[in-house]
Amino acid sequence: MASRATIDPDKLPKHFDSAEAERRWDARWQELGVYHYDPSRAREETWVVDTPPPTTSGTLHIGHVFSYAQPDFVTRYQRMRGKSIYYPMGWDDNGVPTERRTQNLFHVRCDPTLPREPGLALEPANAKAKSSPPRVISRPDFIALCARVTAEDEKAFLALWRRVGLSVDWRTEYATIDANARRMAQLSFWDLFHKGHCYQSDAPFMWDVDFQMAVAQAEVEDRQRPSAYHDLEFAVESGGAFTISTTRPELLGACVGVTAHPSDARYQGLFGKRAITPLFRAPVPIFASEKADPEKGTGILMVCTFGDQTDVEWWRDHKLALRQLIGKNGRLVPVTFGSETFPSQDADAANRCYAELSGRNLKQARTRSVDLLRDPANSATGTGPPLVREPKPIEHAVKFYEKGDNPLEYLPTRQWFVRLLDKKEQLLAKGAEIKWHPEHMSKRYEDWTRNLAYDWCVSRQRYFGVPIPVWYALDAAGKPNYEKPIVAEPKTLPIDPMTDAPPGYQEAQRGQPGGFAGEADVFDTWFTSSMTPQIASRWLLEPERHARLFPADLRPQAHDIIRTWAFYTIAKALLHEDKVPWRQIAISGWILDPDRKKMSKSIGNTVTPTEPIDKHGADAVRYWAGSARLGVDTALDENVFKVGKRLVTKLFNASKFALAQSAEAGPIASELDRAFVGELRALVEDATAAYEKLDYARALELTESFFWKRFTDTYLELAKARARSEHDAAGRASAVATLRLALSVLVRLFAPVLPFISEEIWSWAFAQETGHASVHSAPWPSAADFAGIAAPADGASFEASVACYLAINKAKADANVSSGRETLRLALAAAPETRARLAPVISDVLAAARCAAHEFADDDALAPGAVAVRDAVFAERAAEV
RNA sequence: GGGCGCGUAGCUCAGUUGGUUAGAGCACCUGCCUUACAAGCAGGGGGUCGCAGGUUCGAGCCCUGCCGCGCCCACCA
Repeated sequence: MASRATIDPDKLPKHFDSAEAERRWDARWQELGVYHYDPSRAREETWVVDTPPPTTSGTLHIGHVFSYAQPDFVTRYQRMRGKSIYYPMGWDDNGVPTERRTQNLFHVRCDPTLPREPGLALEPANAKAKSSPPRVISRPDFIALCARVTAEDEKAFLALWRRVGLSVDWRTEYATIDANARRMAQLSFWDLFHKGHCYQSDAPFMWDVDFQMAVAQAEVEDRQRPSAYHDLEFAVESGGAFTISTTRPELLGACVGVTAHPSDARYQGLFGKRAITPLFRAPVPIFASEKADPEKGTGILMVCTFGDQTDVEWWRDHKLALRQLIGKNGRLVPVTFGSETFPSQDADAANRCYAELSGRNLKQARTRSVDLLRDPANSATGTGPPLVREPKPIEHAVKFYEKGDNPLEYLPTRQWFVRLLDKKEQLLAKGAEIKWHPEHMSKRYEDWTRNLAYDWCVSRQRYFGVPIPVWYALDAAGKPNYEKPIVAEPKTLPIDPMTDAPPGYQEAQRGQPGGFAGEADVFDTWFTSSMTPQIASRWLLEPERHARLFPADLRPQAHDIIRTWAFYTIAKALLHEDKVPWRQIAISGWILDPDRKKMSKSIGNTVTPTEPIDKHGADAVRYWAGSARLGVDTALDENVFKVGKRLVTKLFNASKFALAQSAEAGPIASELDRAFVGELRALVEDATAAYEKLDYARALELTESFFWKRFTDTYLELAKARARSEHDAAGRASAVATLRLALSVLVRLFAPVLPFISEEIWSWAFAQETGHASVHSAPWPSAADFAGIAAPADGASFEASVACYLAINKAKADANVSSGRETLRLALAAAPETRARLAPVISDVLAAARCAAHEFADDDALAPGAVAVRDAVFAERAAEV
């Protein structure tokens, strides 16, 4: 594109005020609609980003800018490539973190049995208020409060995203709790239910006693915890005794069996007999099981309902009794020994013991149990204390809910599940269809999928979430029929079964015999988040739109949520439509503090994003994000911000200078210019290839390096004099045209990473000239920019002129003379080929070196391309202006 | 215990299918106000590429083993 416009540098600001430019351009972009999605374009011309909805209740830190800027780079590139961009932003506000934050902020608790209090107006609680018991409020009031809290959090995120220039189409903003997201999650359930992928189960499952809810495998983590082996003596009903080893003596009352390995010689005689437990004198079957490890403990152990996952399996496989001792709140429930459920051969003794434990939490119950076990009176054998030796401390792994403070327990509760275990192969196949960046991250997905041990538990006993859209008919006795749930129909969604009545029922029948009951549980937050591509495409609601936006092109996300967000999203797309949700997934690395520790709120090493942005500018912070490769954890280094800021300043200055050359531009005809353009063309090809591979970091590095080394440090210096020449009109026109072209190309190459300074420069001349009001909707540089420019006579002539120019500069440095000093006498030497190569460009080199006269000798001994300065005399002082 | 990744200059990191003498920025040293930019420019010093073997004409890169760091997963009697 031939450039005509020039600028008056005196009319431009002396310095680039990044904060001012950030405000101005953000407003302008919104006004122009630069980032608006164009729904009229075909799927192939559209680039769809499945943006991660940030957890609004989390702490904002600099890592957010890092991971959200990276997809913005490739998306800006795609936009400049002419794609219609669908780049939404959602807020992940439903779920446990928001509830917890709301509870803390307002010092409230939710009691779903309470009625709504009209006109309830709460204020954030101060420290004094927090010393008194929390205010208990109704479910609708609690939900309203959660919504209020997240609305505030969303504002902070929105402001940050706008400040750092994410090229999001803000008309697409959504929240995972809003009506459309609720509708989509409930539609998802409806579809899965009718396809037979959903089921209810009241089998024992992982339960958090503090949150009092079930959790899925993906939310479970192991933590090393101190514990102890307690060796307890059990009696054998027909006579004799043996010792089991347990870490959970508090569950003795829940013991329903005893087992050892079938080949364990020590216990051969016991199988088929009954054991009598200490404390409670309960008779329990002794059976053989391959799952018992002869090496562990004493090789024989008690099975409780439920101490761990293996207990669940023994209980199920051997049809053992259910003696549920742990309540949903993690305290031992009241039970009576000597009953059918809790048999005992000495009910009075058993109940005396249990009175000491009932109502206590598990930790207290353990301590108390050990006390009781030290008492010989509680022995099942009558031969001394049941605890045969002091507990032996150990460290072992215990399962925790990732947000929980107490170990998970296994409780039989009714939960909704999505069947996944039978679909591992399909899940793996879908994962393999997706292009992972970096590639090795796909391993995380494969390993997780292969090792999946449970179906997906999707019900949560929470309030601020998407309700499970089902009701249960109540029989004449008021008992719910879980076998035949009433699932809400698509056209009615979203609904809340706790406030809406099912079809064919009146609200007055809620809870009445012969009436109905609403499902009180809400979905796991991932049940909604796993639908982000469909929320965007409005799956089932707008089929045409869905066809244009699904599957998405890019899913950006962090690696810690591959097993949750990525996994569930792939699972949903598989179950709903047998498709992949996106073609590519880009995994960002983590930001580590300078000591290489992960930034986290609990460690207290987070850095707020506003400070670096205020100090260095949004472009500089983006530059830092653009310097890091996908998937690579990066230590926060303030120096990189500074380097980014320096680049922005240099771009500002160099652009002012290049555009201030007021001479008329003409055909690019000079050898130096053509050779330089040849290099520029190669840069465009390389940077484009890098962006195609999502390698924005490579593209940035190439562009930046070219900009400094080939443009400002050399080409600009070499062409400067000619651009202002009074004798060589053609050469002048060629130089001016080349400067403009280079600037136009470089600014566009930088635009994805440095949107503000690029736009600023673009606005000076190119916007008007090209008719593209924003650089961000201007075409990405391509062969079209170089059409009509002849190739140089010698592709290496630019390189040769740089070598010659630098050799002269070195001579000046050796002489402690400024580069700007005039060169009075100069004797150069080079191999004959090099000399010949320099002939068409030497005048530019000499002009840059401020040299009027020179000698040039052949020297075969010099390496090809090398130029030696044999003699040089420089002016005593700088020339008068 | 299984898996993945990393280990290159004082620091942060590149190093593209194995190919001259291993790079950048920062930091450091020297010089320079030079008609875009001192928030700048020119020049310079600095590396046993974690260790040990192997393959190859040739290894930072490929193979084997080991050491260290990080992450993911598993491990509840």
